[in-house]
Amino acid sequence: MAMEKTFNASEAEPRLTAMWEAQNAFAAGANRSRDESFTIMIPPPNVTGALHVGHAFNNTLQDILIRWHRMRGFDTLWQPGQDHAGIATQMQVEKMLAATQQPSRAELGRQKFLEKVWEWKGQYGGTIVEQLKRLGCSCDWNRNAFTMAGAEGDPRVGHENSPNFHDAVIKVFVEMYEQGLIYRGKRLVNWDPHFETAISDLEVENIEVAGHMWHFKYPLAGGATYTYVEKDEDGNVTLSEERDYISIATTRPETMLGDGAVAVHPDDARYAPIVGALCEIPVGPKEHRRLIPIITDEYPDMSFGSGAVKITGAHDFNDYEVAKRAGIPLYRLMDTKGAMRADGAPYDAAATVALEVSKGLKTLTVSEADALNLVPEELRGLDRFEARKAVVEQITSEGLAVMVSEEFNDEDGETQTRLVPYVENKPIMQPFGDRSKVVIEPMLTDQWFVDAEKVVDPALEAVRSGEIKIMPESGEKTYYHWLENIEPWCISRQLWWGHQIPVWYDAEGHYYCAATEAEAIEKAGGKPLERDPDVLDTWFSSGLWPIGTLGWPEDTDEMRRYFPTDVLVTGFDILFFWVARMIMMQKAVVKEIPFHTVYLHQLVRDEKGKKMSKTTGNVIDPLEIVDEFGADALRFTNAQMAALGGVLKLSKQKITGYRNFTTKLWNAARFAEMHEATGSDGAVPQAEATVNKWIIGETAKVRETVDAALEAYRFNDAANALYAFVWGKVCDWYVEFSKPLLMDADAATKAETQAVMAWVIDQCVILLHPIMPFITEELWGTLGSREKILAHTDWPTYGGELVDAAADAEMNWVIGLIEEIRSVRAQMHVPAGLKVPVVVRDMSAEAKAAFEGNEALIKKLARMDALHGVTTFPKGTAALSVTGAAFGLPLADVIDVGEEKARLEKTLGKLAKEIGGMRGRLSNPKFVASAPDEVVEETRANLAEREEEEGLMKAALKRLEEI
RNA sequence: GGGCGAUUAGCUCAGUGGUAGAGCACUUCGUUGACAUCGAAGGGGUCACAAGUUCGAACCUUGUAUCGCCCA
Repeated sequence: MAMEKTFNASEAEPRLTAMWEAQNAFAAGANRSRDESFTIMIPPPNVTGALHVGHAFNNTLQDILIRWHRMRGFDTLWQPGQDHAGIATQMQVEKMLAATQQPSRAELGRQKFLEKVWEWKGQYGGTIVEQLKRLGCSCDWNRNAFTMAGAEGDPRVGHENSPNFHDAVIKVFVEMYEQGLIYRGKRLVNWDPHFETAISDLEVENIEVAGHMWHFKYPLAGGATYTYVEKDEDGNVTLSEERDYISIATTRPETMLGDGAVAVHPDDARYAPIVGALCEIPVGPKEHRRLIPIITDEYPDMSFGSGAVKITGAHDFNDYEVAKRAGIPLYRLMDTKGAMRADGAPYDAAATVALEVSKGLKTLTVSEADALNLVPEELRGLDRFEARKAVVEQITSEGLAVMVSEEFNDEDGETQTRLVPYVENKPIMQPFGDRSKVVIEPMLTDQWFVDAEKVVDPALEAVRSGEIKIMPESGEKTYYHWLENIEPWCISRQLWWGHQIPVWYDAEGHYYCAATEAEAIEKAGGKPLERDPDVLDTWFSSGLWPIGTLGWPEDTDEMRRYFPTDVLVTGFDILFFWVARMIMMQKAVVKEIPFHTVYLHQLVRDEKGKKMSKTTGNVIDPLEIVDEFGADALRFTNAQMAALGGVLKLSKQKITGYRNFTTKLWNAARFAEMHEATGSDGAVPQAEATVNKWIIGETAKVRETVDAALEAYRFNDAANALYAFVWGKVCDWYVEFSKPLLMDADAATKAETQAVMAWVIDQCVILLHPIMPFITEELWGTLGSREKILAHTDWPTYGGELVDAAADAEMNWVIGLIEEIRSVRAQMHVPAGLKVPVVVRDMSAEAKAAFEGNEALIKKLARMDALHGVTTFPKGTAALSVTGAAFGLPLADVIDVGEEKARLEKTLGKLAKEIGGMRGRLSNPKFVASAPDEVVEETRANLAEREEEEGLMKAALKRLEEI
C-alpha cells in the first residue's frame, strides 16, 4: 500500500499510544539488557494542573533521556505522579463549591470538605496524566504515585502504587522531631490573610508598588526638649533647633499601635541627647497614650528618613530582630484575616500594662505580650488598610504630622505657600502571597519549623564535592548562596488539605509527637489528647518524592534498584522550593543523595520573551499545538530550544518549521518505500559505491554526535545535528544521488543502494525516536516487519570505524563541483531545464577518478551533458572554482561578459581575503613556532587549495578581458 | 543595595582560543519521476564598547554601557 504524502499525526498518535500501552512498553525495566539502572522522578505536577508549555518542555526532555536509555538497554524507570498541592487544590475545590452552589468549606467542616477534595481529585486528578500521554511521555503509568496517597480519606481509587507516601511523610516528621530537627515556636512568619495560613519565605513575592512614606512626630514624655542639630559633611551646623519630639518615617502607620520602641543608630549624634528617654506614640486615646523607650541599634540607617525607626517587633522582620536584641515586647495587632484585633481586654487596661513595661516596672513573656490587644476600641475589627487611613487622619488632625511647605496657586492665580503633611510618594517593596496575591502580613504565631541550619551542611557538601552536579553551573552558585544563608523553614499550614501534623496536645498544652494517636496517648500517659489541626507544607512531602514513590520506608526491590535516581529535570524557579529541600531531606533521612544530576531550565516564554499569561493573552496551549502540528513537532521544537541555561522562546513559526521537518522525513521514507529500499535488518550494509560508503560514514558521525550531545544534556545539539543530517545530508544529497543508482544502474549497485538506503532511513528513524516518538514508531512499523517495536529497538553503537576518509573526500569534491556548476548556471542565467556541456583541462588523476566514479550523479544533479577534455577553453567559458582540475562552462552564446567579470572579481575578492589571512599567519615565525603542528599543516593545505582556485579565477578573468 | 546572567545577520538564537554559523524572514529562478509543509541560487555581521593577555580573541582578563532574572 502506497504511503500517504504526509504523516497523519492526529490519527496515528492515539493509535500508537494505545499500542504502547497494550504492550506495557514503558514498564520499569522494559527492554532491559544490562544491569545499570536509569531513573527519573517526574517533577509531580499539581493534581489541579493542566498541561502548559512548561510541562510540555520539561517532560519532553525527560522523555528523550528515558527513551534513549531504554533503547540502550538500561533498566529504566520514569516514575510519574502528582502533587496534592495544598493551597492550590483547596482553593480550586472551594471555587468549585461556590460555583455549584454547594455549602462552603466552613459550612461543610473539615471532614466533609476533605471528602469533597478527595472526590474532586478522583474526578480531575488524572487529567494531566492523559495530557502527558498525548505528548508521548513514556512514564511507567502503572506506577502513578500521589503525594497524599494513603492519607486519611484516600479512597484509593485509581492505581497509586505508593500507599505508603503518607506513612513515609509522617515517619520522617516524627524522626526529624525526635532528632531535634523540627521544632515548634512562636516566631514571626509570613501570614497570608486570604488563606489565613502561614506560608514560607519562598511563597512570598516581593513586588514594587507605589506607596507612601509618612513622617510623624513622637513627642517626648513630659514635654521634655532637646537641641536637635544637623551638620553637613564638613561638620558645619546647618540646622539647630529646640525640639520636643523625635521624627519618625513609616510606610505602615497602622502598625504604630504595636510599637515597642524607637531605635536610632548608636553613632547618630542628633539623637544622642535623648537616648534612653521615653517618647509617646501619637495615636490612640489621649488619656492612655503609650510611652516607649528610645534605644540604640545598628539597624537604623542614619542617612535614611530621619534616621529614627519605630520598632514593631510583631509586624516587621527587621524590627523583630531589633526587638529580640533589645528585649522589646512584641505586640500583635491583627487577626488571621489581617483585620485589627477585637479580642482581649479593653484598650485602657492593655495600655496600662504596656506602659508599665516601657517604664521597666514589668516584664512580659512572649505569650503574655501576644495576649495584649493594644488596638484602641474605635479601630478594633477594622481592616488593616482602613486602620491605616484612620491613624493617619488622627495624627494629622492633632498636628503631629511633620509639615513641609508647598507652593500652590490661589484663586487669583498667585503663587502662595502653605504647610502640608510631609508624605513622600515612593515605590516600596511589598510582599504578596504567590497564590492569593494579597499583601502578606508578618505575623507572630505558633508554627512548626525545620531547623534548616542543622540539615543544610550535607546538602551543601553534596554539591560542593561534585557528588551532585547542577546544570547549568550557574545554578550551583545560586544554590550555595541560598543554602549558606538559610532561614528556618516554616512547615505548618493552617489548611485542611494536606498531611495533618502528627502531634497531639493535652489540656495543659503539652504536646506529643508520634506516628499514631494511640502512640501519642501512650506517651501522654493515657491523657485525652487533641491533634494539631495544621497540615504540612506541600513541599515537605514533595521533598520526599524520590524515596516515597519507591516504597520507602519499606525495604523494597524498587528502592534497591532505582535509588539514588539519576537525573532531575526541573525549572530554575523551584531550585529552592524543591531541589534543595529534596537534597536536604534525602540526606537527613536516608543519608544518600536523591540524584546525581540536576538539569535546570528557564521558564518557557512567548516568541518575544514575555511570560505567558492569561491577562496578556499570549498563552500557547500545548494541546492545541499537538492538535494542529502533532506532538513530534512540539517535542522537536522543545529539544531544539533546550540550550543549557538558554532563554526559552516558543513560537508557532518555529513549531511549523519542525512540523515541516517531520513531513520531510516522512517523504524520504516514502521515496525509499517506492523503490523497495526499506526494512533493513539492522546490520551495517557492505558498500562498494562511494556514495553509499559516504552516507554510511555520515550516519556513523551523526550517531556519535547525538550520543555525545545527549550525554552532555545538550538537547539542542542533538536535535540540530539530526535535523542537519536528515535534511541536509540524507534528503538533499543522498536521496538525490541514489536516484540514478536505483533507476539506471546495474542490478548489483541497485541492490546495494536499496540495502544502504533502507539502513540509512532506519537509522534516521531510530536516532530520532527519543525526540519524535510517534512518527518514527509509525515509520518503523510501516517500513518493515520487525521483531520489536521501535521504542524497544536497540540503539546503535557504530562509530568512526564506518567513516571512509577517501569516500568522504571524494563525495565532498563531487558536491563542491555540483554546487559550483549550479551556482555559475544560476548567475549566468542558464535556463534551469537546459542541459549544458562542461569543458575541462589539466585534470589530476584523483579528479578524473572522482568524476568518472560519480559521473551519472554529477550529470543529473548539475544538469550537464557531456564532459569535453580540452587544452584551451573556448571563448566565453565561465570558469569553475574547484580544485583538482580547471572546469569551465562554455557559454559563448549566453554569457554576459560584464556579469561574468563581476562574478569572478567577487570570488577573487573573497579568496584574496582568505589567502591574505593565511599568508599573514604563516609568514609570522611566532605562529609557526607556537601554534600546534596540525593547525599549521591545515593552514598550509588550505592556503595551497585557495591559491590554486585563485590561479584559475585569475586566468579566467584575463581571458575574459581579451574578449 | 547584593548575587547571577545576557549583548553575534532584519528576527530568534547556536558557537569554551585557529577560515563567523543555523532556522526563519528577504531577493531571483524552478510543474526534473519523495516532498510546494518543496527544490536551486543569492544578499545580509566592526560578534555592545574600551583596554589587556596571546603567534592568534566572538571565546580568556579588567573596566564601561544597556537589558534581563533572583534576593534584600
